[in-house]
Amino acid sequence: MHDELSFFEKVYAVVREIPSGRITTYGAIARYLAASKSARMVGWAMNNAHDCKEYVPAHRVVNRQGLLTGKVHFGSSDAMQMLLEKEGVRIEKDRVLDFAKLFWDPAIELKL
DNA sequence: CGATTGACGTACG
DNA sequence: TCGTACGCCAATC
Repeated sequence: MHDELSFFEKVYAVVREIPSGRITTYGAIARYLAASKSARMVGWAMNNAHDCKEYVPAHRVVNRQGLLTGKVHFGSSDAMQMLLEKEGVRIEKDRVLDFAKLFWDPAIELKL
């Protein structure tokens, strides 16, 4: 057993803290967890997120360019975009508009 | 058990 | 601006 939350579980915890209509990046989460070198692991965590018992709003996590790179993992190609647009996030060509404006950095918003 | 892959990001030319 | 190379590390082949 792990005394502390595993890396994946930490990622899930952060992602769940993302407010509706806001977004963040894999790198930002990785950096917040002091694992900036493992941004890829955040992606893997999201892939594993389906295993997670609780819901993980993975659609609010995009890459550094604001691209919905993970949309293909939502079953439908437009599912991720639809979820975001439903929260008021404008998207064009799989890219989040006002990305910098909607960016939710855990290192700042969630800093302790 | 070694090689490949991947929902990333930075560095370099 | 664009393409290529590399690091990172778990999971998969």
